[in-house]
Amino acid sequence: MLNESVKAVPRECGDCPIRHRAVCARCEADELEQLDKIKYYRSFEAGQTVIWAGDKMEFVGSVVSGIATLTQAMEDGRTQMVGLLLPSDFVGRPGRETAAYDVVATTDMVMCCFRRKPFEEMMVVTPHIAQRLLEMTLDELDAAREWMLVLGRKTAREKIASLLSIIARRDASLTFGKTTGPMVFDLPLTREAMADYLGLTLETVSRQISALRKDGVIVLEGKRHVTVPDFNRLMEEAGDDSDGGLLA
Amino acid sequence: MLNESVKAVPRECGDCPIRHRAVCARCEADELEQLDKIKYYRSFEAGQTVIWAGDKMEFVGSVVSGIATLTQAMEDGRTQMVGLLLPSDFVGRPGRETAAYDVVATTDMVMCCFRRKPFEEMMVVTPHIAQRLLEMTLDELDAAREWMLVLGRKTAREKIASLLSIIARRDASLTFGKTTGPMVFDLPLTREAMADYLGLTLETVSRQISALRKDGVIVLEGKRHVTVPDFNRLMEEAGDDSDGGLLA
DNA sequence: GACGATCTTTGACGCAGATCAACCTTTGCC
DNA sequence: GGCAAAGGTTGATCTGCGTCAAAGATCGTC
Repeated sequence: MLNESVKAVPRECGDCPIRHRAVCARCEADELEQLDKIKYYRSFEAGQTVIWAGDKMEFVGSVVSGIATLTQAMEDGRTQMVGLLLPSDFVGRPGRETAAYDVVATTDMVMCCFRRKPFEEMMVVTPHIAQRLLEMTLDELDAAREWMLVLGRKTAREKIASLLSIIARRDASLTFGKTTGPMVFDLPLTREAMADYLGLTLETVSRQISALRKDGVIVLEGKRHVTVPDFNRLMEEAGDDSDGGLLA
Repeated sequence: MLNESVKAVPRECGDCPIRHRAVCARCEADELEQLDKIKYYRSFEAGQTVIWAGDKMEFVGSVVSGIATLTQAMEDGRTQMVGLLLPSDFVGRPGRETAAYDVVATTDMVMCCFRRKPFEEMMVVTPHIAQRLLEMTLDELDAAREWMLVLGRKTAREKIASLLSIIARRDASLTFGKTTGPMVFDLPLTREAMADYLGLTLETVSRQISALRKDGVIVLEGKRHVTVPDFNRLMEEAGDDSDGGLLA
């Protein structure tokens, strides 16, 4: 494992790519300055566990770059992903001592961390942080509820199409503009991680991706690079006719 | 349909059964007074729809008594419950114009409503409300994530056992104390509503309840009245060994 | 360039839960 | 008391997805 401190990426909040979307989005200059005093960056390699469920949480923070997953496990090994953390998403719950879920970096990842106690104290006196966190939490709750429909009622094919449309939509919102024409993106998850997200087995994921490819809904180059020629077609396959879900 | 105004139940906040658990839990006397000015009570009959998904939301509010469900539907009629609202739970999302889900009263229900705009204005200047709402939203998010594991990875039998243990636990927290001995409660949901909650068909729900009864995990009197002789046994059946989930 | 590790695809088969259908119980209404 | 509506149970059958198994693709390492 590489030395973390070598890979750490300190920077100014002014340059921060998530400055206007993360938990600090509404902070004024003086508030940022305060936050700056309790913040530090940490880097994680792909596959590395950030926190184990049940561990004491020393910090909370934001994903700056890369992707992490929130996962819940049963004693017999069955696992269900319960969150997909993208840049600007918040990790940890203020007021909670121990982590409720495993957090794992699925790509190389950088986090902007705050020591938990000082952060909690700051939240009390800085309404801008609490306001933004409320907004973000409400968005996550909507996403979770959208996901409950996928898990509870959709077929394997619809589940895959739903996941692809979510990833496609997110990529489009970053590479912004371009509402017409084919969408192109890379899958940030392995087949197994997709299966954990969708409540399927990895074999079923593989089969349904092959089926969508055969039917021309998607075009694959290699195993990860996806082109969606007709987004509306993908939405139909997902069972979301003509108006999309809310997932982050 | 009965006249709503007849069934409305105006009362003082001081007498309110959810005073210390709802969104107003942390409010001081003067803040309550302000809330009082924008609040009104509404009653709903069992089966009545409170809001349709897509409708403009004129109010937000708290469930005072009774039970409501949050439901999402696909065009072809498949439905998934995404929330079960119990007394003190909050309905509506500040900052959102239109409802995202159908809200239906499953029992007779009383709500303490606030007109949306004034409530949003008040949230900005009353941190106690926003703080409490954040806490409640984080709890709901945990519950939703617990539910994602149930929907994605549990068998039909485990799903039923999970739902029963959640209801049993909740009832125990109201009828408080009594951690030993058999637990007794009434199911607040029809078989169909349970199916919508669990991502099953109503036939499967019926069969699995019968199976749990035959195996002595539960005792049924009539169709709704349940006795759980051994809660640990129920937990095992739910796949949650010896330490429970977080669902509200 | 052989080797193992990891990820992925594909096939054969079986089963949990969906579907279709019949019937029972309870409740309310005329 | 008869009848319809709503909720619930149970049986027979079908099927989508899981399970088990084998093998291909890609990569880094010695």
